[in-house]
Amino acid sequence: MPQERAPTRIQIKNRAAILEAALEVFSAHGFRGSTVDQIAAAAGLSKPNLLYYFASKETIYTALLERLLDTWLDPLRALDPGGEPLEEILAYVRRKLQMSRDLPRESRLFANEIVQGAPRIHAALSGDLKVLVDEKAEVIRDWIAAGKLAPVHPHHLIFSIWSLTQHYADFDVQVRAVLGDEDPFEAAPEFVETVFRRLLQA
Amino acid sequence: MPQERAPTRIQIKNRAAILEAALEVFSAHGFRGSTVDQIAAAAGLSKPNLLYYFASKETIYTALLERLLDTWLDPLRALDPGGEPLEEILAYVRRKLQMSRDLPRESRLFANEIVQGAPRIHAALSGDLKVLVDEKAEVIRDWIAAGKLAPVHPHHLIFSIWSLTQHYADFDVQVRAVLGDEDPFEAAPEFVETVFRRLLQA
DNA sequence: GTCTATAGCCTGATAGAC
DNA sequence: GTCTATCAGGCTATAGAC
Repeated sequence: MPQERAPTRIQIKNRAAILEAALEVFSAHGFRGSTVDQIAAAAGLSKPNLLYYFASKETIYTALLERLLDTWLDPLRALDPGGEPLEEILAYVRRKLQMSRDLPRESRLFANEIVQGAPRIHAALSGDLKVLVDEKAEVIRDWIAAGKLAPVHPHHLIFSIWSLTQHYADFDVQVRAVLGDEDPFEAAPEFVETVFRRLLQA
Repeated sequence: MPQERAPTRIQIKNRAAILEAALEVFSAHGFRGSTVDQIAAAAGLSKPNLLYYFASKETIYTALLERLLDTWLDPLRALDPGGEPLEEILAYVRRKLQMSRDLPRESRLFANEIVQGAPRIHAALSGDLKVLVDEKAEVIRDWIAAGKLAPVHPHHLIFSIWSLTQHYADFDVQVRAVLGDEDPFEAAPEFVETVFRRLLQA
């Protein structure tokens, strides 16, 4: 195990390379479908050398999930109770869609995990995630009560934002297979904005 | 291999039990994450006996996918060009949401497959599926041109119906973790109907 | 048709030289 | 810190008795 105190430049570089490789492999094949060999090859290391940095396949996976969860929830955290309601929601939608376009592997990593029952991240869902969502749902409820947004179920509104935007990352192959040559992200921004504008306009 | 000509009662029963067990296991763990032992146990058969009915793990999986794909697309096929536009779309949405509630394993089976790049079903996506979606998108386009629906991108409208409804099956654990005690399907029907009503009302 | 036993491969992890 | 070699366990699939 590398010393905790003073990570050398090469340690920092290798750990980063391993996590990047792990994201690439785990997001494409899920935990069980990925092999340590694949990750080592993608990181440009031998298998034992990779296991010098992370004790096990499981350790890499959970380190990756933890590291990315914060990034993943930042757009929702940024929802400002003091902002203009409809614009705040639409800005959130735009950030989420942008993440589906720019960070599709991260989206698919969580999708894989959750579709299979979230065995390694369930605590975070009913813990931090629930707290954050409940808090923002309350904000939305207040906006509706103040007549700033059309009435909708706040929690389901948030689910709908997740599903609509992440669909473009998680089901990317299907979307592209159906659209043919057309780039999904050509029409998607205007479409999703229209959905939520028409849904919420007071 | 069982004879193709005259499947006995016991053969029919065992093949059905195997496919039911395979749906249970594959939908929960994906192809790679499932073992033949698990499926055999769930079907109440020994592993070699299971492999007497299906030549390999792969064979079971593809048989299952083929068998379910038709069922899965039926709601879209039922979209009637001669019906009342908004009601046709809303009926489709309702059927899809009902399938997420009643057949969540089927939804997760496809979700697992597609998130991982659809390695075993890609041909069907850019083949039959694309043809069907293109055809129905044309119907929607006509409805919009006739002023019966508010203008939206037809393909993305279909994607949004898929994502919103299937989210409740595919991300079930997350939805329930966030909602706590509240049953997702209590508010979901009215919510999704509201989304598409406000989006499409001319 | 169904079983027990096992072949043979793949994979996660470790030993030990350098 | 990094490698080659290898072990131990789990997995798909088959052999062969009943």
